[in-house]
Amino acid sequence: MIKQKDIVDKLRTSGLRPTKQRIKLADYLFNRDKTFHFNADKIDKAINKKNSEDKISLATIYNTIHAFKKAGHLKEILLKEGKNYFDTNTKSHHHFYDEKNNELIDIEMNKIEFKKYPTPPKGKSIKDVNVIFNVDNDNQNQ
Amino acid sequence: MIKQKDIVDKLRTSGLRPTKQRIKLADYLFNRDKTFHFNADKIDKAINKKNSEDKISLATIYNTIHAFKKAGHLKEILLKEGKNYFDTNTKSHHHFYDEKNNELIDIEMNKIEFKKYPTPPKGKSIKDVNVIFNVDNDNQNQ
DNA sequence: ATGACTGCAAAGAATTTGCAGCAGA
DNA sequence: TCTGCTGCAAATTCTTTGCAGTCAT
Repeated sequence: MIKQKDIVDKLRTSGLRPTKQRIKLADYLFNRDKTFHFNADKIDKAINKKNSEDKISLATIYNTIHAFKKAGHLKEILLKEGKNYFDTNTKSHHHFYDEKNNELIDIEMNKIEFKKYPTPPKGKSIKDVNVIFNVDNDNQNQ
Repeated sequence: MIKQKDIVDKLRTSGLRPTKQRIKLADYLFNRDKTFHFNADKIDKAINKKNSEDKISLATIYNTIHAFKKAGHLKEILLKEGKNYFDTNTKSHHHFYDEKNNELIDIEMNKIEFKKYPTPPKGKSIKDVNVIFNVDNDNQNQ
């Protein structure tokens, strides 16, 4: 259990004013044992459920999530919902992704081999594997 | 070079009527040597550039892409644009993703090891790796 | 006090849907 | 002819933005 003071410190250290809204969100997001996956809507529903006071506007939720992400407290995940992107190569394969140039390059299946596979959650089995190597130009500073 | 007839056959086999629009799109998408990555907007711009006749409406482009995907001629790719999804775990790690239940489960970094790494495109270097194992319930028929 | 933050509502971007008219079988 | 398909426009969904009022420092 993280103390209120720690949350305030975390915000301050990140150059973020510890406002009521940010504290509440930080507490909700980071004060847990396990990793938490979410999107803006999930937070909105959780924080702004009917009989809760101190509701936080959606715009602020978005602002805050982005601020937290910029500060390195959150990571964005690759999922396929939303903006659709398609591939005419329907064989199982992987990709290099260059975010800066928005470039996607195929990797043939046999170019990658796993030495160690994770065990899937019980009751489930692996259907497909998708590997994305994020790449960057060599001369990129950072 | 695929012949017109083959395209028509491909559509017919998939239970899709070979309409003028679908033939044009199929020709554009599949009549190439290399894999092609795209989204609806890219197709719209390419097919409907100003002096082209037989323009195809965006709605039809979407319909057709989805029809092709359902028929197994296209694959959807995981990218991070669009609907944002975040993770409070900022350490590098991977995921199991259960599309049916929209469930995301973390995989610790050390549960996965590569035996063979691909060589990045020249001038670029690998910055980050993201592995997503798509999982499904065991008793799923299909 | 002053600059940053919040929240509303409006704008935007991407995708989907309803439906009348058209076209492939 | 008879469904399925197309294309328009309207509707939806998700996210961002502008700006006036509020709050942290």
